[in-house]
Amino acid sequence: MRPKNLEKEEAIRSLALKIIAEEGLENLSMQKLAKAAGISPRTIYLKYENKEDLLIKLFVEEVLGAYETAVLENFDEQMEFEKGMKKLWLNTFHYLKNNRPSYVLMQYGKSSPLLYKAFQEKNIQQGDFFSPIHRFLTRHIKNNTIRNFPQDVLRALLFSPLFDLVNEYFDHAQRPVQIISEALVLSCCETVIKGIKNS
Amino acid sequence: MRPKNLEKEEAIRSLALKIIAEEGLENLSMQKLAKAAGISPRTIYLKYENKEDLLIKLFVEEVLGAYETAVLENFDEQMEFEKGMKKLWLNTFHYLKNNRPSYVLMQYGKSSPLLYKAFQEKNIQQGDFFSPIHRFLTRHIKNNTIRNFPQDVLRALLFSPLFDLVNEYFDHAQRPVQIISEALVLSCCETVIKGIKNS
DNA sequence: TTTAAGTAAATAAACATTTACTTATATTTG
DNA sequence: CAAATATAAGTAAATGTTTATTTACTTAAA
Repeated sequence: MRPKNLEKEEAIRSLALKIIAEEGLENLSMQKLAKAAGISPRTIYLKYENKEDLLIKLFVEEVLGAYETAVLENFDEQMEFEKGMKKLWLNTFHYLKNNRPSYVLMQYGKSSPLLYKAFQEKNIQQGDFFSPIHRFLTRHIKNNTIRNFPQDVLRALLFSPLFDLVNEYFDHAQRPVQIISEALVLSCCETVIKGIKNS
Repeated sequence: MRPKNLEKEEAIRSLALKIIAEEGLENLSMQKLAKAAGISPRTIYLKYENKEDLLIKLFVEEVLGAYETAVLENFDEQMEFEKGMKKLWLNTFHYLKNNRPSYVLMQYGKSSPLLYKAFQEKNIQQGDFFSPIHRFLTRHIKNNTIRNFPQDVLRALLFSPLFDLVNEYFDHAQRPVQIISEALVLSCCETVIKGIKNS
């Protein structure tokens, strides 16, 4: 039996993300992807049932999965609040700034009904997506370290500015001066922490 | 000369937004849109040069324009910081929660290269998009009311949580209980204000 | 009567997916 | 141990559909 060429599978994934990042989700076609990867369209269908299946697997496994791993690296839910937050912020910042295609597809996940649905289903199936963060926040609410808000609200308050900063980072990457530095990110993180902390 | 039917133009705009919100930008086609509006595809081309032109005008004029108007209603850049922020937050919240299709297309504006480019070009052409907010923030930095960050960074810190809250609002609209109330939004706004204020 | 607004149907290109075939190699067989 | 075989991996080209856009015509009212 002829063995499968793993490089081709990798090419499919990475080029699909590249096309989406450069030309948009609405401009990704199976034939364009096959051509970019130097393979026959049929080869994509050996691994993926159809286009929808490809997009969802790309989003859930390649993007969300890798993102979760990167964000939680060296994070411990028992950490002190400020230390934990800074770890999460820096992990997210470093991962996303080095993986723009993943960032772009994550952004599409907030717009595209197909991807949005896939994200919610993953959450329901596997319990909470970022459960260590969930427990970290729950503990600090109980400890009275931070204000008491529902989890989803807390995430909006604590992490959404970071995503906008990553976006600014990419914007400035095409300009003469990059203003979004690690120091600035940490400074913003401190601002967010100051807002949510009790006392 | 036969007069143009304004209802048809309105139908094109509102149905395009509706299709995008329900099925995604990637599933909007000119023929589908024409069918939904009960008109010939040609009629769309009387008003718009091509699909790209339609999407950009929809985004810039219909969505961003109306959004800017709604957000700045009864806002005065001379307002005290807390009062101004709360006004901006409530205006945004009320407008978006009643205009989900606009919210969805705005989200697409953060992913789709086509729309993203259109947004940046509008900003460059017309100077700053939300200039009263720009001046409001600049003044409060000078007054030492708030921490000194670049404008784009400041916007990430001050307004991005609100967009996530609107998203949560729509999520909860399909569930038994709506947890995102005006009171909660104001409470989140206060949290953000507390973080950014000096002292 | 003029003319832009509008239509139905056509066009050509691009699309997702399939058909019919070829290739490479792990395993079996002589 | 080498030739034969089986078989999934892979290809090129075709399928039928949908796409954006246009052509050729009709309609309404100033």
